[in-house]
Amino acid sequence: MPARTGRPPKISKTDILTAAHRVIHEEGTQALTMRRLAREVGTTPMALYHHVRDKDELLLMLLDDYAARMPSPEPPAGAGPGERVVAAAVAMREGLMGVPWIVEVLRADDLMSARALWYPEEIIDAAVQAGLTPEEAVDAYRIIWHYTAGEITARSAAARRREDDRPTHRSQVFENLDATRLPRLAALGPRWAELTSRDTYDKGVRALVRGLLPPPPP
Amino acid sequence: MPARTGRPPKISKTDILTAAHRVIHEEGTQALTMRRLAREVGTTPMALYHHVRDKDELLLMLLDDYAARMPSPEPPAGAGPGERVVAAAVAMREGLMGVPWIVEVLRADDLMSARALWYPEEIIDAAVQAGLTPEEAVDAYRIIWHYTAGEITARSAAARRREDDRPTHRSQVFENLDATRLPRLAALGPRWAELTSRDTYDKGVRALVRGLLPPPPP
DNA sequence: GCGACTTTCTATACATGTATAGAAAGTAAC
DNA sequence: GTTACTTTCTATACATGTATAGAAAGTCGC
Repeated sequence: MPARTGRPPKISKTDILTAAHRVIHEEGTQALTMRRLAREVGTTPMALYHHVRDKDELLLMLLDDYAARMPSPEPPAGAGPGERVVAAAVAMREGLMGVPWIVEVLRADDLMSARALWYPEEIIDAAVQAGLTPEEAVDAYRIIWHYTAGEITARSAAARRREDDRPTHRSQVFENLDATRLPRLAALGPRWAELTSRDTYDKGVRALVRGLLPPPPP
Repeated sequence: MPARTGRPPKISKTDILTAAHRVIHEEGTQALTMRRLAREVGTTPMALYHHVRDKDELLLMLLDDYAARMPSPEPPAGAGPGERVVAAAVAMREGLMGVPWIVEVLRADDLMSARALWYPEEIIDAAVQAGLTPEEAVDAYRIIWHYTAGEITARSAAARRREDDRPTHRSQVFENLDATRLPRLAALGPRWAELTSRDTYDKGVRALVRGLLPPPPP
């Protein structure tokens, strides 16, 4: 490995990531701006862009670090493939929910970070074990992933909406329901808010597993 | 209705929405900035903020207009409840995919616009018809919605990634796969890109319907 | 040591969403 | 009319991500 040419770097990708972690940990995710980060590592904002393509990629790398610490629990002993898929999906979602800025990243890529590949691996493996072809297993994983990403996004949007208590556009909609054209929704009416605040993630994954995997032998 | 007090408005919400539609139609979604919009209706940017809380709300209202034109196809004649759910979900997704800036809005709310309420109504009604309680039917709708939102987001992220052909972070990940810890993924290897470009939305909805609704009578 | 080349860093600039302060233009009370 | 009040609009300012141009600081061939 010969010495590199060019002006020697003052900062490294690692410096940036370390500082980013520190800022987020101490002051929360909204404090993480490129300018702030630059100050933190003692350089100018644009210097960061030689180590990182853009802020999205930075967040992706941060996610990677977080993912390395995400648990990869053993599947419950003696569980069938279906239960393994459910367990992996639930763990994956739980891990991601702990990352506060996850929503910005979910838009950026449809597969997770390198160090979280344990989850797809486990899901795909269990699906194959259940009798799917590898191709079908990949489909199954992607479907579960889309569901998971959508659920997390919606959940965090709902949380933000609760913070600033804007009259939620939605409540207005539900005031003026035309009971003739939309009888079901009108009947639900005021209960909608309560009903849609329930956590139905598990229910959804289980439904997907039931619908995607062949039924287990009796 | 007495005359209103205060300085009389120069512009109306309708003016704004009309101009916004025109800009998007003629120059695409990235041309729609608050400054541009202000120029278009002949006022200053900040004046818009008296008619619209922020850009997100503006997009939400735009979506509402689009949604009014989204088709609400008759369910296939003689179809069971399951088929009705699938048909509605597919139509909903198709309608939303036609809205180019849909991704910005999907983060903002977890129920769709007022004039697209036909879709949840149809899905919930079919689910009740299939034998679910109203509460379960709402759960089912929300689960389908999360899946749909996640799928659309991922799809549009993938499309953007193809435009600028950045080496996708993902491809790098798949180069350095540890075949011992991640045998399934390693085996898939180069086929991953091809496999994950397939459209599996239908498959997913059908699986959800199978998993959520009671089996139809034979 | 010197010029070419490469990599990293700095300075400056721009577009964007939006906060804030206050001016403008009307109605209502007297 | 004058004053108070309300609504809408204008001017200005700021933080943010990032583009662009070029300066700085090294290595390499000679």
